[in-house]
Formats: sequence, structure tokens, C-alpha cells
Amino acid sequence: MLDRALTLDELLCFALYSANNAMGRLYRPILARHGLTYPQYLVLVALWQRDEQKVNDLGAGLNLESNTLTPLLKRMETAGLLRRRRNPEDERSVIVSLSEQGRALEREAAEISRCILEASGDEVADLIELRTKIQELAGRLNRLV
Amino acid sequence: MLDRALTLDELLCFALYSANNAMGRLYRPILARHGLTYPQYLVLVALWQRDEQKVNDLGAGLNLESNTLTPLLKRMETAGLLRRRRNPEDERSVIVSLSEQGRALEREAAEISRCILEASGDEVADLIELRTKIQELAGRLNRLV
DNA sequence: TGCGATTTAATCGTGTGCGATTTATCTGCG
DNA sequence: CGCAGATAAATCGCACACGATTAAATCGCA
Repeated sequence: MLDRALTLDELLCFALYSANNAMGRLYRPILARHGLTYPQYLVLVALWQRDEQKVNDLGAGLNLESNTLTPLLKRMETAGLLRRRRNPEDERSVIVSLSEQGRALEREAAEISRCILEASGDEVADLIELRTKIQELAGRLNRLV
Repeated sequence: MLDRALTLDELLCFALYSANNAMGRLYRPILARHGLTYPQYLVLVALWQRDEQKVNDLGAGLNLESNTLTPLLKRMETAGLLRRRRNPEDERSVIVSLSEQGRALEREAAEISRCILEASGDEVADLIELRTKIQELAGRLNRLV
């Protein structure tokens, strides 16, 4: 089956790719006003949720590894958003914690997510259902890797 | 409303980001066997659908601009997947066309998309509905930019 | 106790995405 | 005809993602 040619519009992967790029383009100018990039914002969300996480903990939450996180966290440290220090209990790991500046941004985050929510659609229940479906998909895909 | 802290799992944007990354990780080793990256594969899908497209046409289909496409297409040309030539009718534009090698990969693409389909879920109708919802979201977001 | 295996970050190279700008070509209007 | 404005691609710089590898610290077992 499915011998005929594929089209972009038939590909679930392209729908995801395109929606993710579009979301990034929407967030970028809003986040730029706070000196943030999109992945940096996600790191902050993770830290607002729970401060003092090891790099691996952040990676587990974000599905990223140190090859991506280390340089990203270094840039955020340079920007004064967080601090990185070796875990005294186990010098292999590094503990990431919010700076005052990083914590302060949380108060503006509600505003940001409201902007995005409005842009995403009008029916909140539909968005939640969509989010759940996408999370399930991500879960299935991640389980294969 | 929504004064309390956000969590990653509540963010539609993170669901998208995470699912898109996971999809990329799934595709990467499969595509690597054919010497392709994920965006390069999408370019090929667009060209299989319609050969001889201008850079802007590809960009309209993929929601990308020349700053992304030009280097990507140059790498694909170097790899022998396609050819780029100035439009004789209008030397401003560049026409991208498949090489024999690029065309040949289409036959293996059905195999690739079957792999991904199996990984994505078991109920095809559900996947199609999800894809449609994501496309609608992408459409709404893109319309704002 | 000692030392190989494991764990954790960091490093490196490649390929995107994209805002901003530049270069080349064409169009249309006086 | 000539030239300002528009259009198309290319260029540049920066920040991801990620496979592969490395370096440092800890663990576990003989």
C-alpha cells in the first residue's frame, strides 16, 4: 500500500515541524523583549517549577542532553539568569539554580503565555485536548529512542 | 487568571517542541542511511510532489526563507541530490530541480514513511485527525506572522 | 583496598532556523 | 530612456540539537 508519491501535507512529521517553527517565530519577538530565546524560556519554566536541578534533571524534563544544555546554560549564566555550581555531594554533577533576575522573570511569564494562548486558538478545551494528544505522540516516539 | 506557576507539561509549545525533537531523533538514523537530514528530506518530498520549483516556491511550501534554504540547497546540490540554476526568464530567481539520484530516492521514501507511521501510533485514523489539528494550529500561528 | 566499569558534564563538528543586511535583477513610471 | 522602488536570492552572525568523543569523579566488586 501507499505506492503513490507522498505530499508534504500528508506528513505528520511536517505538520509538527511546521507548527513548531511557527510557534518559535511567534515566541521569538516576545521573548526577545526579555532577552530570552525559546529553549532558554523552557529552561526557566523548568526551574520555576523546581529550582536547584542537576543538568541531567533538566535534561530529563526537556528531553535534552548535556551537549545541548551545557552551552545553553552557560549562555544563561553569562546573561545572569542562573548559576551553575558543582554538586559538593558528587562533583560529577552540576546544580543549576535561578538567580534573582531569573526568578523575577516568572512574574512576566504569565503575560507571555497568555499572548501565546490567544494566538493558538479560541477554544481552550480544544487546545488542552490537542496538547494531550501531542504529548502522547511525543511519549510514544521518545520511548523508541 | 492563571497566577500560579506554569509547568512544562501545561505548555502546548513544549509539547510541540518535544514531539518535534523526538520525531527528528527518530528520522535521523533512518535518513542518515540515505545521506539525508530531516529538512533535506522535506525538500525532496516537496520536489517529488512538484519538480522545478523556485527557491521562493519551496519556501512557501516549507515555511522557510532563503536564509535557511540557500545553504541547505547548496549542500544538497553538492551531495548530488538536485541542481540549482538561474531562471533564464528572470535572473533574480533560482530554479531547483531533482537530479536522477534525488528522484531515485523517492522509491525508498515509502519505506521510510512506513517506519515512522508504525512508530507514531497504531490507529491511522487518529493520526490523521491529530495531523489535521496540528496543521490547523500551524495555520493559525503562521497567519499571525 | 584497588581498579575497571559507570556516571556526569563538557567538548567538538555539522546542519539547521532566522533576524538583519546585501547584492543582483527587474518593473514601472515620468 | 532612466532611475527609484520592488523583488529574489544570498550572506552574515548567533543559538540551538545532536552524534560522537573526552575528561573527571564515583561506584562496585574481587
